Amino acid sequence: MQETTEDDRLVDALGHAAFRTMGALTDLAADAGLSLTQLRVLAILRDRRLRIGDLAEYLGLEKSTMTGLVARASAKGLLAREPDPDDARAVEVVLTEAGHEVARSLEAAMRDALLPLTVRLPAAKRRELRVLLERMLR
Amino acid sequence: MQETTEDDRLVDALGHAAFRTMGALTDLAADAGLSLTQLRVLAILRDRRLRIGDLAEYLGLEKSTMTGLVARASAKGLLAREPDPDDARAVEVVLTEAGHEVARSLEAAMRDALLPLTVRLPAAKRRELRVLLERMLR
DNA sequence: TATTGTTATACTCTATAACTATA
DNA sequence: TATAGTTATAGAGTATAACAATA
Repeated sequence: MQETTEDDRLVDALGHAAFRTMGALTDLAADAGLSLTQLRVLAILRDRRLRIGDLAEYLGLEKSTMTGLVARASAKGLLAREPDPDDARAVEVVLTEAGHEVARSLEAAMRDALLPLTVRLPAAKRRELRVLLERMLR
Repeated sequence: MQETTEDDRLVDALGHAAFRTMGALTDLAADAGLSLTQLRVLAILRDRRLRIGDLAEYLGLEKSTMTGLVARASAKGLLAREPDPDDARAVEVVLTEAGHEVARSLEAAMRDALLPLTVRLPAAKRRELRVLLERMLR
């Protein structure tokens, strides 16, 4: 019989926080008619243009998966495929103006969805949490 | 033009931590031939038996989705469907012995996968993080 | 030859709607 | 009538393998 260690509790808390956060993000994306992955794609492309392969690597997905994701988001008018002038094999993906608008509203929706998860923490504790998470992620 | 507020940074950190955590959990589940949802099902059933509908509600899924998830996990021998003696319409889902074994090894794998995410924090800070997360989740 | 991306295929996850059996 | 669960159907996300075009 094992006792519950500090590490177990940390892992448990990390997992639960992640599921709760992802749940909120999934709902918010669904409200916009998007999947969590499409949400990530829009967020990533807000400040850069990436090739299909780089996008796939960034998300930890196969290139063939990326082809489909980009096709569906393109069909919705959220992003566009542009030829890479330096490499005729490559395709660069960029947000359209509509994509930027959706990304902006999604950012606001994320705030509205995630901030309530922290209501049990007073402002000072929220700040401590933010500092710890940033340090962990750095 | 907006400035980045404390709230924005907190939301950003929460989101990034969640994606990184879920990424690790997804990989770990995939190594065991399972999806993230199947991982959750096993974790939930470790200490209880639930009806299809209750499982679905717990996970935020439709009952029809649950039917398929349970069918596939049953086919793998990880869980079993049992008739509810008090209600002939209902089905209770329980882990098999094999399911318990997989759940145990998954718990260990979660520790091994998530703890490294916190390496940038010294022990005292990890503890602070755990306390803050538990309070947030309570 | 190696790389970039697509296509074909198959499976899982998910929801909606219609249905069966039981309460 | 209402509830528990299943089935049928459809679409998205995902991977693997084979492929075409370009480097």
